[in-house]
This record gives sequence, C-alpha cells and structure tokens, in this order.
Amino acid sequence: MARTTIHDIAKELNTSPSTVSKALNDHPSISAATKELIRTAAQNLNYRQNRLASSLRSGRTNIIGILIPSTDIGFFGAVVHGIEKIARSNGYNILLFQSSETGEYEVEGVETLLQTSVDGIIASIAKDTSNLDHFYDVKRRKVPLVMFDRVKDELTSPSVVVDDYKGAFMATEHLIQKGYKRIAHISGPQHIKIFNDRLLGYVDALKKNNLPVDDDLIQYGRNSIESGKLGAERLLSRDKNIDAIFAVVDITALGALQYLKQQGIKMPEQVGVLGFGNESFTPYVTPTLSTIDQQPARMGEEAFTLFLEALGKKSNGVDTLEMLEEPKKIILEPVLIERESTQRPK
Amino acid sequence: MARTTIHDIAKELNTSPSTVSKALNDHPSISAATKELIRTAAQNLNYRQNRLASSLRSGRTNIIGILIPSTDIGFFGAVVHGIEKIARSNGYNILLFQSSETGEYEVEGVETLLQTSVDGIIASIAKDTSNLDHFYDVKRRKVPLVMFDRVKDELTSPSVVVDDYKGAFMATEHLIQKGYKRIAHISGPQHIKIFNDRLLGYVDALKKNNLPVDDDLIQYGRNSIESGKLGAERLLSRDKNIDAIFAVVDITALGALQYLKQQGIKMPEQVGVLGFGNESFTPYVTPTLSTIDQQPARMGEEAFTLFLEALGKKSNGVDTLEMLEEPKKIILEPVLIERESTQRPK
DNA sequence: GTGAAAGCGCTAACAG
DNA sequence: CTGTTAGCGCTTTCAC
Repeated sequence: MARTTIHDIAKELNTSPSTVSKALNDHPSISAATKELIRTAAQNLNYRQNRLASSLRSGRTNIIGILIPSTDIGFFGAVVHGIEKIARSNGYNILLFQSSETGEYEVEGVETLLQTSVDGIIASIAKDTSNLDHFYDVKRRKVPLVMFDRVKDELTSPSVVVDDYKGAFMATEHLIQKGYKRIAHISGPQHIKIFNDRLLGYVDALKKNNLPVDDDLIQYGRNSIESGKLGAERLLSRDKNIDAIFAVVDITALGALQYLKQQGIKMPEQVGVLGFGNESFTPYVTPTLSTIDQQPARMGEEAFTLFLEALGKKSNGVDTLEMLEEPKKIILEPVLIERESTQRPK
Repeated sequence: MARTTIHDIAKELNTSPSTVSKALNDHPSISAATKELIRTAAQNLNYRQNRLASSLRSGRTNIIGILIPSTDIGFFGAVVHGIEKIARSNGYNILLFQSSETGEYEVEGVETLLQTSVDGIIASIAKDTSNLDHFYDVKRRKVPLVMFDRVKDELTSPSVVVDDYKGAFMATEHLIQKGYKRIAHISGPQHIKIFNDRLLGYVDALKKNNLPVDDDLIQYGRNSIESGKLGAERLLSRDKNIDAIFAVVDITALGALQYLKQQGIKMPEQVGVLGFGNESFTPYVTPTLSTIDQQPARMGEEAFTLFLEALGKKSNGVDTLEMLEEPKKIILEPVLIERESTQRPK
C-alpha cells in the first residue's frame, strides 16, 4: 500500500539503501551485476523515486519555473511548448505560473517558485509590472533567471527577444519589392519599446529605398481592430495614393483589412496589407494576411539554453565575473510570412 | 548567503524550530504575540519556506499535475488558464506536462508527476494513446485523477466534458430558427465519439423540427480546411437547394466558407455557415463565423473542483464506497455564439 | 565495490 | 503555550 522506498529494495536484496541509491543513479562505483539486480527488483516492486526527498538532499529539483502573463495568449502557449520540449529532453520539468498580467500575482509566482527550489526561472513580464524587486530577489538568491519577449534591461539577465526593428524593416522592404509605392504605417503606443522599434524599422526601410517619409503616412493607434479600421480610414482620407499599409500588430492589420473590404478596395491589387505577429487567425482571413513571425518555439528553446548556460556558470562559481559581463541577449531573426494580402500583381 | 531556515529564526529569537514552524503556519496553539514576533523576524531574515522539506514531511505538496496534449492548442491553453486561476485561489500550484499527442510522452509525464508527489492529476488524453496502464497506475496509487475533454470512460474517473450532442442540436436548431430550410452537415471521422455525437445532435434536431434527414445532406471529412472546401463543393453539387452548412469543427467551417466565397455565393443570405469550437480565428473571418463555444475556462474550474472532491473523499477513506459509485461526470452546456455567418435576412 | 552514518529543512506527536 | 524528539526518503561522504 505505502510507496516502495529504497529501503524496501535493500531489504529484499539484503543490501543497503545507499547501494540501492547508487545503483539506481547509475553510479560508477557499483558493479554491473548488482545494478542489474537492483534495477529489476525496483521494477518488480514498482519502485518510484521520491523526488522531494532526492531534491531536498541533493539541492537540485530539475524543475524549472516558468512565469508568463497567460497561457491563454497563443504566443506564450507556443513559447511554453518550445521550452517544455527541449527541457524534457534535458531531464527538466516545468512548473508553470501565470501572472494574468498582474504584478501582484507575478510576485506571488516568483515567491512560490523560489519556495519550490526550482533550479531556474524563465519569465516574461506582466503588462502592469512596475516594481521589479521580486526579480532582483531571484538574482540575489543566485537562482538563474532568464527573460524572454517582455524584457527589462535593468535586470541584466540573459534574455531572448525578437528583432522588432528588423522585422518592421523586412516587412516594409517586402512591400517595396512587391511594387507598392506609397506605404503607410499604423503604429502602436510609443511608450512601449517594441512598437517604437517597429516604427523606426519602417522609417529606415523607406529611407534606404529612397522613398519619402511622410507624417501623413503614419497613424498612431491602440492595437485593436477598431484602431486598425480607424487608422486605415484616416490614412486613406489624407492620401488617396496610399497603396500599402503595414500594421504594427496583426489585430490592427485585421481592422484595416475589414475597413478596406467594406470600402470595396481590392487587396492586394489596390492596397497591400501586412501585419506583425503571425497570430493564429492570419492564415484564415480573406485575403490571407502576410505577417512577421516571432518564432515562439525557438524563443523557448533559446531561453532554455540560456538557462543551462547560467546554471553552468553558477556551478563554476563565475558569479563575480558574470557581474562584470554584459548579460547575453539573444536576438531572434523575425521571419516574413508571405501570404495573399501583399501579392501585388506585376 | 545560504538560505534562512526556521533554525536561524529560532536561534535569533531564542526559541525552538517547532515553535517557529507552528507560528509561521498560524497554528492555534501559539500566542498572537510570539506569532507576531516570529513573523517579523522571518521577514527581516528574508525567510522563505522550503517546500520540499515541508512536503516531504507532511506528505502534501499542494501541487497539482496537469497533463495536456499541447499548450500550443488554444483550447488547452484556455483550460489550463482556468485551472490555474482557481487552483491558485485554493493554494495549489500547477506542474504542467505536455504529451505532444504522444502516448510515450504521456507515460513519462505521469511518471514524473507521481515522482514529484503531486496531490492530484488533471489530464486530457493524447490522440494516439491506446494503452491506459499509466492512468490505472495513478488510480492504484490513490492519487486523485480527473479527466477533461478527451476522456476515456473505462478509467471511471471523475471527468468534465462538453455536451457535444446538445451543441450540435443547438447549432442546427439555430439555423432552423433563422429560417434556413435545407441544412447540410459536414462531419468528421466517425470512430471518434464526439464527432458521432455531433452528427446525432444534428440529425435529431432536424427530426424534431420535421425536416427531412437526407443522406445527401451529410458529408464526411477529416476535419481540415480542405475537407471543408471539398465537403461544401460535394454537398452543393448534389443539392442546389442547400441553404446552410453546419460543420463539425471550425476549421471545416472555414473551408466551406472559403469555397462558398470563391463561388460567389453570398453568406449569410444564400447559405448560412456554422462551426464548432469557437476557435480564436472565428471572430475574424468574413463573414464572422457563428459557432459553438466549449467553455474551456469553466471546464478547467470544474475539473479542479472535482479534484478537490476526490481529495476530500480520499482523506475520508471513502475508497471502497467510491468504487461502487459511478464516477461523477460533469457535462457542460455548450454555448451558441451567434455571429454574421448565420444571420439570414427575414 | 559495498555499507554505515549523517543530515537536507521541515512537521507532528508528545511531554512539559 | 512552548520545546524536545523523531523521522519523511533520499544522497553523500567516508570507512571498510
């Protein structure tokens, strides 16, 4: 009835618990014969290691804490998937926490992860987090911390992000290459770095290709369907010659799409539309929406790899040295996903 | 440098570790004064409970293992979100495992969760799982097991599902009420129970409303965009009078939508379309797609509630009694999401 | 190559 | 109301 322990196995085989432990952990000092013996006995007794005891003693849990705003958001779900996959193949498990975009829950989450003695934490910050003390706490406890996507540079932790500037640059150049001449941009709130980066990428792509950068071509919005509709309307009312719209996020692009459709404007013939994020709905709208993919799966893998590196450094006691070094920041290449909405006929 | 323990606090205050432990756990036998004293000392020393030690000793982890096919699938992400939310408010944390639709990983996942001594497991079965031994193992170990959505009745575990029959029935009646007269159905693989249930719901709704059930109105497919396109094509080529299509899943509905659009058939005027699942893309297609919602968030909450019940029974030793009882099965009401694709003009 | 002994940090009887 | 004691199941020196 009660769980089998290494004691039970030892008794069964007239040997000692320590030998059983070593055998089960494939320790080199145990003979192949006894290992075999012990393993089959373990199997027969349906033995299962008690990880709590093991971790308590060894100081390692092989659990890695993940802190995200929400599994409900496709992007984060995909990143978790990426982390989980590679973590598994490295013998790690995932303890998941969602902040639900709340700073308060985020603090709680960090607290719990630390209590559980996770071997490291991979996190993406909630929208409304302002105070970062809980993350400093993680660092103070020397628990490896890796950030992804929603990153704060002040934390000087290794991190993975996608190159927003470049993504926007690629997007804009794609439109140019397709033959669009007058390319507008619907941007997002400028106090958020990634949106500003995307704006800069757009501007620089125009400049590089000797296209005029015109304030009339830029419309600011709040990243919603509505702001996409409104943005498209305003842009076109200001300038009838606009023949392409690059939107800062897919949802905004969708709004633009809906407005254009409603106005009977043909896409991609009269106006091309391009989004950002490769959200799950983008292949399903009409026309299918070209967009920029942020590689969530790779982001997850890279984050985990950074965690392993941090762990390695820690065990080598590279603490002080590390303080001097710039933390490693992996910047993923955005990927252009070409679909119907930007296929201008030659 | 090393983590503060209850020993450190005890030493600081010239008291004993057990008193500290009790105080921190708000045990009634400790005076308010000492509690206060100990709590502030803990705070000052930046004490954090070691949950491994606590769990090892107490036999409870307050962690609940979740096993799902993939976080990448919006539905499961949403269910996890639902579980996490209510679990948190009940003092439980989530250890997440993804089977990636693989039986092998699923076995591994169960193994790890058991090793970690989770207090219970909430699971949804992978597509390719045939052998259920690992789940029987969970039951044998008396670890509360709750299933959701992808359920196997053989396991006789408490479970939460959505009423597929009823959802299809509602969907079909909705189309009838909107004035559609000749309603077709694109179904899925019949060996999967939920698809068969949906077919039955469709058939019964027609019968109840005295509409003829006609084999020509039913097309079988493989739940893909392609099978949606093809299904719609075949249906309409067989019967020009079809004025509505109810598809077994949203993605199939999408295929039908695309085919109809391509044929210049007006929706919802000439043909109405209705899906199933309320996938994230459904509000964004043109026309926006009416569908049946499966209430993932509530599913998560109910699953957790069932877990709590199972735990309660276990601690009351209701083991044998429980064996005789039918396991509780919660059947959620599907919810009709009415959008543009079924708004037939009167 | 194997075993004895100690202890990870905590909780829960029990005694006082 | 507080303190002593024992031990959860495992790993890890260290001795043999």
